[in-house]
Amino acid sequence: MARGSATGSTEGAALRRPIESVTRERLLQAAMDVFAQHGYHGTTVDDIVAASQTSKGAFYHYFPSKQGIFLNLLDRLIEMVEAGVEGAIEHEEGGLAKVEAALRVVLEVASAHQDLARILLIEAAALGPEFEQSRLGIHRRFAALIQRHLDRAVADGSIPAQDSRAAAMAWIGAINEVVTQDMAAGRDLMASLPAIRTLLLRSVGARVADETA
Amino acid sequence: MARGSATGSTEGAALRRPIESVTRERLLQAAMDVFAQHGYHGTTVDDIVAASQTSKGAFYHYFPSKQGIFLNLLDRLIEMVEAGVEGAIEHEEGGLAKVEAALRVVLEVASAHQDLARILLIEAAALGPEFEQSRLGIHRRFAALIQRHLDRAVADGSIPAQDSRAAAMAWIGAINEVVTQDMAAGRDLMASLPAIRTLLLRSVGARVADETA
DNA sequence: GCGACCAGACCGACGCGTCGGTCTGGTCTG
DNA sequence: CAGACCAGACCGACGCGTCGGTCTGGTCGC
Repeated sequence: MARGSATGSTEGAALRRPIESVTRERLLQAAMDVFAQHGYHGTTVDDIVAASQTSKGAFYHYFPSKQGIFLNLLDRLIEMVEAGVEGAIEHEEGGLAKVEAALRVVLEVASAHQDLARILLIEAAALGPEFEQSRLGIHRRFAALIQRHLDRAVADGSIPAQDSRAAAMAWIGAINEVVTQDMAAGRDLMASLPAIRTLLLRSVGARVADETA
Repeated sequence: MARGSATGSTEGAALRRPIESVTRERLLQAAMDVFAQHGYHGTTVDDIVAASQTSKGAFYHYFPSKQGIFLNLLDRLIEMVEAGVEGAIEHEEGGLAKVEAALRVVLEVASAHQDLARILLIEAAALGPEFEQSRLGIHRRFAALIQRHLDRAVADGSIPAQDSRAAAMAWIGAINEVVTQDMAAGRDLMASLPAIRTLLLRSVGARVADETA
């Protein structure tokens, strides 16, 4: 059944990273689906195996454990989002514009891939204290990204000097919450964009035109 | 062993609600400790039983299931926090002042009872999709509280008209994140108060004096 | 002696990870 | 080029610990 054999295949994947193995890819994809649908604890390895049309053996051939494939998935998602954000940001001029672009991209990505967003935002938090560190790490990673650009905005005078670390944290939290609630309520994420845009920008002291009545 | 017997005892509890049974109370307390420490999925009924110095029989006499005691715990915590907030709020004059008071109280409570905060903010999210509703419900409940006062602030002209629903959501998210991260980093929660205070108030268009350099 | 209350042995399902085994495709040799 | 040989991807039944929940047998107050 067309099994990929070599690890060092020549064909490129959708996003840079070469496909190491079709089976491995199938497992990852299935895991993503199932985790998104049933949550970490609600998902069994057998579920993933079934959804991937592979086998238990294949699973443990490629991944050390259920936890292992999950962390793997997390990393992959983070990288994708970060790459998307960085890419969208570099075309913008000025700290504030970059920050705005990042905000828009994050919302767009979350909106387009709700299952991914669910994993990153919800399921990653559902791992229990042992893994809490990994979740906090993710948040901090994004916060650092935002903080960097906020600091730049401060430097170029777009916004007043302030505790950008706290601001970045608050932003992450706010975005997280809005996305989560909107998703749960079946609302269109992009519809919330103007509101949070205003909210967030104002929070750091940027001058914004009111868009809300 | 000094067992409380009657369900309708006359003695008052710490906070209004009468203690229905000492054993029941012990179980609840133990559950709180253990859940806070190990998370929902990381906690076994036997853990709770052991920590409570009671027995499996007692546990299932008072609670229908592990899930049952957890939900019970959640309700109790929410009510406590809400009561605290409402109490602190009623003494304040003006929408904005009330909102500020609420913010301070939430931070204080979270700071003083980190274990509780952990359960409300983190563990409640760690239940998986089935319980997601309950978590969202909690957040919405608090959001509604905030929104109410924001609307009042709008009415009395302290802040401009805006999408207060979105604002309330964003606030919850921001607070949640700051508390979570601070707790994880071992930072003093109250130290973050000025920063988020400024951030949040500014976000809704309130005029604030800069406290940060 | 009845019923509320509790102790703790026990049950059974469930799910992770293992392990012996198969199958495919490549390589080496005569 | 046929056939022996091999690497390692892949399969799936099963072992075995874990854990929520049950059940029987008290004990104590009324």
